[in-house]
Amino acid sequence: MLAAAREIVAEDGAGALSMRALARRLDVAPNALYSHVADKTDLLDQLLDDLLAAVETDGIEAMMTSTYRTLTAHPELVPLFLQRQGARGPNAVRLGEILDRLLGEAGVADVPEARRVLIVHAIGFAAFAGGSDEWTAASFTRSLHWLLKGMTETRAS
Amino acid sequence: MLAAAREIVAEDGAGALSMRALARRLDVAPNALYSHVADKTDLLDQLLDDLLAAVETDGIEAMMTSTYRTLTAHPELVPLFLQRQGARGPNAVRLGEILDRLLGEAGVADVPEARRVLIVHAIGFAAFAGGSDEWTAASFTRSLHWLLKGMTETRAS
DNA sequence: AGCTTAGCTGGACGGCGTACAGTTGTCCAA
DNA sequence: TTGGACAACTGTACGCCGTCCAGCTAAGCT
Repeated sequence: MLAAAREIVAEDGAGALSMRALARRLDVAPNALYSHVADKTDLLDQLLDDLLAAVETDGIEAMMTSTYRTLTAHPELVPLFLQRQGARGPNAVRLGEILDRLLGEAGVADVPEARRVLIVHAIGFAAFAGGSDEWTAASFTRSLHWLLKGMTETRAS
Repeated sequence: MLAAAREIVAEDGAGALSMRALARRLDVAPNALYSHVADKTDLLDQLLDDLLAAVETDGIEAMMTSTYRTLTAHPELVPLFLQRQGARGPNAVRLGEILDRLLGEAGVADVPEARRVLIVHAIGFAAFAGGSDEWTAASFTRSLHWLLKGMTETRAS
């Protein structure tokens, strides 16, 4: 079911992912989906959290870059991310915890703030990347460095 | 008409802004709206660009902070902003030009990149602010400083 | 007086998410 | 072996949505 949903999104964009379209692809009545999913929101949540399973976690910069790349690899899903203000599933939680630990080890002063800044930055950039523009990756990396530098420099203050 | 649309958004959220709801409030048949607006998208564009008229333009930091505040003052509209990847109307264009000039005067190396970074930052933060959380404003200001510092420091490279 | 045009109406089309009630098939406990 | 629980599904329906078409009316210009 998630696989079919991903196919729809990949082929026709996130806007084409409706319960009815999904049911059509599965050769099933639309309401049959509600035996497997509470809501459309529920479906989207599963879809989004699933994506995050692939994010690498070896270091802060690697983690954020990997998040950014993962999101831009599935541009059609990014609007959903924004709509739901980031994912909330188990993978998202796990990544959050890892990031917190890494930030703490780096001596960042305000860890929750730093986490939120980095997440906003990654998702925001992924959202504006849209197409396959080259400039975005470079801008993302450069501004990520600015942020990281800033948040580690103020560790003493 | 824009006023009525704003009322709906203010009272019941952006999700409640439908052509039909708008028509209902104006005591008019739904299709009558299409004499004044090409699309729902068109309506949203006008709505968004309108918001930007109030943004202050005296300095980069003031500009971005004002943008952030303007957006968070109308949290229900921010999702629309994200959906449409920023506004595209005359006000948005004007602000873009002003920001470019300010960035150039500040000696920033890559002006278009800096502009995009700042816009992503402001809209992204506004999107995640959501409610009236206190932390967000502080985080926004702090990370804005990090970005500004980074982009002006590399003006020589 | 006639023509154009702006602004509207009634009605319709195809789509959406989802609720309710009922059917089927599978599997386990008695 | 039978009975009942339960998961998965269907048919049908409700109330929304954006938008198109054709037609009406009133105001204004020539």
